Amino acid sequence: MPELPEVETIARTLEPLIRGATFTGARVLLPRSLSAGSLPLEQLDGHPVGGVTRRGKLVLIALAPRPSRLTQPDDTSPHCLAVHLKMTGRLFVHPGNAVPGPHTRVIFSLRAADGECRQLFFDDARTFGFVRLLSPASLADWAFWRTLGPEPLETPPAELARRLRAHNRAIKAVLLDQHVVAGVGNIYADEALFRAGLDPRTPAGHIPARRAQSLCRRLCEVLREAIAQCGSSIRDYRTARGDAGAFQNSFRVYGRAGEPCLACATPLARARVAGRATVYCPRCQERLGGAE
DNA sequence: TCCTCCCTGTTC
DNA sequence: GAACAGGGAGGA
Repeated sequence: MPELPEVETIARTLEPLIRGATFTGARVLLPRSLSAGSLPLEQLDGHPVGGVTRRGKLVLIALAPRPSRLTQPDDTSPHCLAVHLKMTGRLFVHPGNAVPGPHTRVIFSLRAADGECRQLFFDDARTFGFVRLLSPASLADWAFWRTLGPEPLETPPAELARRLRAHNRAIKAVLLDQHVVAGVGNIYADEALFRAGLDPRTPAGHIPARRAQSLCRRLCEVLREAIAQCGSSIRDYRTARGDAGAFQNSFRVYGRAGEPCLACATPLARARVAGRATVYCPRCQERLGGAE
């Protein structure tokens, strides 16, 4: 369940392992793991890795131009490789002779700057994730990309709050909506709402502007703390180095239904909001507006 | 605006 | 052997 802090950690740990290496091939072991809108992966060949970044929950492997081509890259040339890990996706760098595991879906071959051959494995047990090779043109055509909301850590709280309050759905549903704000998933939505003292079912439009801004600050606070701890490892998530994150030890509500609230000792309640398991403190988290 | 589906490993 | 985990697409 990589969310923003986990994907950020994966990008940061993956980059030094593959930056400067050149793609020499790709093998798709499970066809549905390659997005339907992807350029053919053969077009990767010869492109060096320029860097690894993140946008929302997407890992973006930037491609540098092929060094020895006379033709200039244009709008339809491969530009970046996007990877959505969804629930159980992982990216690991292995030696050139490593054999795929039972959940390996796509294998990228790379030649490192030192001449060594490496393989980048995209593993994904539940096969929800995907890889997608994009040109500047196909990136601009990708509806998901075009409509992705702003990065919470790079957006002023007042602007984020304005976006949240423009909807009347439950605030948790709005936080999870990637069109409103990018990168927030079930864990950090619950944690931010607890810190802000807001009931997850509160209609977003009923939250006063100041409280909505406070929520956005709490959200950024919990995201930064989680990044500092290399994310949260619940089940499958690992950094690109194979290490677990540590922020799962700092959860105040997520996964703690029935346990005492850390602030008031009231047993934490469980609900289903926006189709997602939701944990909250019925005493500390205030429900504003709307019917009971 | 909400629900269902996709998918499979893990837990009860 | 059923329930559960959940991001995003698509449909009611």
